[in-house]
Amino acid sequence: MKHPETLERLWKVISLVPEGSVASYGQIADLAGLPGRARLTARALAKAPQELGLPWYRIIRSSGHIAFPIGSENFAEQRAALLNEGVIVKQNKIDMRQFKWQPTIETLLFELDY
DNA sequence: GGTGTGACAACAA
DNA sequence: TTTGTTGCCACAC
Repeated sequence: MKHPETLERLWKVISLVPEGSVASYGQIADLAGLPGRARLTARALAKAPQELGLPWYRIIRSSGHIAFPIGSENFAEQRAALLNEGVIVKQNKIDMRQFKWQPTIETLLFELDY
């Protein structure tokens, strides 16, 4: 990471994803001002301190699929967490048209200080 | 410094 | 729709 600030920026954006919706790795990167850096979002999640209490399970692939391998412990946990707040997971996939986070202009302006 | 590996994504076929 | 390719770059060897 060039600036350690980058990680915190990603964490900040992730923290804004509201209950009942999801966001893709690339979307988080974009909102953090890091287009094309989806993989960095993945790293940021893996390194995020537990204490931050980030909604890590609301971050999925742009395809609507959960990134963890089907059958893994993490996959099961993420799927359960999503179902628990009303996000429908059908055939191991989520309908992005229905559940993708659409931040309001207010959120963009006041929560993400550009 | 070279190489392979990711909680990824856009695009072509 | 699925699969392959390419772009991305931090990190571990």
